[in-house]
Amino acid sequence: MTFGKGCHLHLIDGSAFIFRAYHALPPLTRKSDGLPIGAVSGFCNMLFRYVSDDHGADAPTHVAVIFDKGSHTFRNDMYDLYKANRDEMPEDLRPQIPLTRDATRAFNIACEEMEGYEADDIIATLACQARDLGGRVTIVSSDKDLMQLVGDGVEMLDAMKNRRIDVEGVEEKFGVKPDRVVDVQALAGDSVDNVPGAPGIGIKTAALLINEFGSLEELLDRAEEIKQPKRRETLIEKREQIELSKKLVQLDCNTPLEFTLDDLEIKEPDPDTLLSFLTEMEFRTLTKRIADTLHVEAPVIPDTNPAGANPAEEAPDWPAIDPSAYEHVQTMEALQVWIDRITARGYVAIDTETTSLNEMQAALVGISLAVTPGEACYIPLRHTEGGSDDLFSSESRAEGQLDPETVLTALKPILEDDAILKIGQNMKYDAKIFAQNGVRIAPIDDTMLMSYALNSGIHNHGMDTLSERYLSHQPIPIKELLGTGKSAITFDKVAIDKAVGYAAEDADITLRLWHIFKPQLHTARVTTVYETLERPLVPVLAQMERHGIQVDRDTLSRMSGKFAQKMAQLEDEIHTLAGRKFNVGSPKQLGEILFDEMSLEGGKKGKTGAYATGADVLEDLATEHELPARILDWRQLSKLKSTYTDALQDHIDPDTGRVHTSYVQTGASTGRLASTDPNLQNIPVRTEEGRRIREAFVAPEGQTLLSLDYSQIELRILAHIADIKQLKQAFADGLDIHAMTASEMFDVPLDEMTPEIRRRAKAINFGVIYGISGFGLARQLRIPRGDAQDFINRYFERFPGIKTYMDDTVAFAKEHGFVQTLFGRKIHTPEISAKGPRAGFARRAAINAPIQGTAADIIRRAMIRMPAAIEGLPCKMLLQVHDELLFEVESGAADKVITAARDVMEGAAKPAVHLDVPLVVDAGQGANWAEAH
DNA sequence: GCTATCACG
DNA sequence: GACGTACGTGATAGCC
Repeated sequence: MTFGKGCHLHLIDGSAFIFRAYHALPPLTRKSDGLPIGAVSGFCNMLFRYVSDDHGADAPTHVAVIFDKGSHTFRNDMYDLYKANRDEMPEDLRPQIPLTRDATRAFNIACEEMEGYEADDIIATLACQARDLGGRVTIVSSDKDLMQLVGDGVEMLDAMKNRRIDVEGVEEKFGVKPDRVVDVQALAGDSVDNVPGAPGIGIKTAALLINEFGSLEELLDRAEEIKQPKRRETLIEKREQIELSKKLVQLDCNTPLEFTLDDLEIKEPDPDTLLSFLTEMEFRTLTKRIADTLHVEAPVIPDTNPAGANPAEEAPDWPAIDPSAYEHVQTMEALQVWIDRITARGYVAIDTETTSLNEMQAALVGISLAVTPGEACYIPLRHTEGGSDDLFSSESRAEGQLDPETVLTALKPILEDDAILKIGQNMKYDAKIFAQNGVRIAPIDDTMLMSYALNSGIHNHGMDTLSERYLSHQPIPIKELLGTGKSAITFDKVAIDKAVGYAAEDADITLRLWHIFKPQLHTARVTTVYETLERPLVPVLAQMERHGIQVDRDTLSRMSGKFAQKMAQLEDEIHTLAGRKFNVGSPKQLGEILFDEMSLEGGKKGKTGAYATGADVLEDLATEHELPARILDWRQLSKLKSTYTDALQDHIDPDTGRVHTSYVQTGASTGRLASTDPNLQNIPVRTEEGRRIREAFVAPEGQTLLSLDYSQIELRILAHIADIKQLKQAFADGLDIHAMTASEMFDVPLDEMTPEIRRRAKAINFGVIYGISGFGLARQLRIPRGDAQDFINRYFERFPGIKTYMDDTVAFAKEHGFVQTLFGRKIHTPEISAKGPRAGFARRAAINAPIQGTAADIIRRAMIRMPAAIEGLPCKMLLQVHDELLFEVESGAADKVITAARDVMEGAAKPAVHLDVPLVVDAGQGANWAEAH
């Protein structure tokens, strides 16, 4: 087939694949001889995924992987500093480079490189040729240097985000059409490639200039016309450097290639060649997977090092995951066989299927079990059939099911047996379902929590993520069974034969993950974190969620009514002020009114091209005009109504009359909990109007709500970790910490302290916890940036331990790839050595994580100990809000509970950690949350 | 499904 | 006048 119209060439940027694979994976080595092969393994996985992906209308007819060769190219002859600031290639990556070529050839994909040219030039040449012949081109890369090629049938594909980049995408990035991208790059330069560009000009400014003058050449010729003196001088003086920069970024479409497009036609891989390469690399999982895909038998890879288990090694030698191999249990005899196997084994992976994600509403539909990888079963209990779409047709119980009560009675002894470990993924869910069926499941292990203890900050911990990452297997998507949107069905309507494969697969996957994670907990030294901070929290949270909190619907409904009235009034005022009607809730329309129609100052467009109309912007405008102030009022009411007084009513459970939130234990990388459906950790409190929403959270008749919260816990932890003498003393003396800071910084005696000075010190105290910057503090305090920087400098002078802590923490993160809390929780910081603005984010997150995380660990310890501490008292723990615990108690016992709970909370760090500062807990009580807080 | 906005600690 | 910037979350509305 000759390349031409109708053909579609895919060009894969090989180096990008390699580096992504290298950084995404732990340093795997080949078992037999220790050869580093992590990057090759990742590369093969990515390549395999890419070729087996259904690209739909963008499917390739021709494909090639393009690599860089050598480090000296014709660009170095023009400019010897080109790419001079690149880091050396990591030691363990270098030997893997030739193997990635072998891998590409093993997949029977064309693999091209050329001495003296960069991969980008080969890509450019091929793209030009293909385009000139009327074909389409997809460049698989997100490298901005390649964006100049886009257009005329050439597009890019960011394989990571699975996003295609077309002409518009390029314009978004560079502010100009692709054919002017090199002009912009020539001006802006590139610190990564060490392209000098024009000093002081970045992409934004460059795009502005190029769009004004049409081209770089025109701009340089007419540089005298530029108004800004500095910019004008730069362009005149640095002309040569800019022209050189353009040559450096301009890709060469005339690379002398020794092959033609026709050589790149897609070919099927030869199973023998491919499998022998994979076998040689000892990729057990991938070999099996690819053998399956090619419908040939997988070669056996000898286990050459059975004793010295390599924890980072790939999945062990298990049978492939095969949903059709699982057992459908439909007799008591068959169930008994499973019960016997479980009892003999001492552990079982378990998963429940239900009618709803909301555990309070969910009915148990079936149970799956696994004891050995590859062997799992599903016990359907409440599947229905018939029914269809007709409202009146009757649904009946499906065939092939055991009686739910009988099965639960048979399984209960196992589920509650202290000697049998129950393994699940997100066991809190299953524990709640079983609790509803009168079963108290224990003891447990939870693969989601293991993953969280091991890898917080690296990836999320859902089953799909874990399965793909650690088993290279994509589980059956639930939507294949249930459908999506309005037509989605519940699990009880799924045909049993389909349900078996899906449900048992989950148990199988969970069991495999458990086998992988269990030894890793020890080698990563997070067993204690998992066993003392994660696992024991599961039953505590399950209890709190099941109990819920009473919310008064009438109170909310009355508030909604009032808010609606006020909003209508405000809307009229706003329309009058604006001179026309518009949707007040649309930031886009509002921006146009404020900045285009009314021509107010300070309109700034964001990356989407819309004006920013956030509260900070509107507050600044409010001094000039009344409209922004009314908008702010309206927004506040709208938020309160839609998110709280309206939505909360929908969350009141019809059976219990209470609101049952769900805590996500693995939601926040720092160890904090997250609360969803509804989020009860962001109920308003800062404004008077908002705070009244808390009046709807009430105690039942004869009971009282108690709120206990840690006072300044993060600052106390900072004082301890950074070892700040003055702060520790102030906490020991029970002083006003912000006033103390202010006094120390601004040399004002405590008795002469003004609220303004104290306010500034408070902002700095919080800023420090967040990894302060002059810019951030300036914005917070609305003071000039220089002044803010002066404050910070003075703070560091007075409390030198803070600076040391920050520097040490960042250095630790750079060395180890994670930071730690006082209790050993690891928070990984994969971006810490990134380039550009991301580095700043990662740096601040690394500084904040040990502080926020230690506070999170402390309140978790308190929560875990709380049930025993309040046992026998007529009281329930209801909610956690990061540094606050909310209880419901029979009114007479309130003081007793406060004493008991406060003891637990104030002593929660001990005995594992002895803090140099006291932990202090404030308590309040009342008929509702507003009063208690 | 993404973005802007805003609620909390 | 290079860039973008305080940390961690979740829910809602508008808009494509």
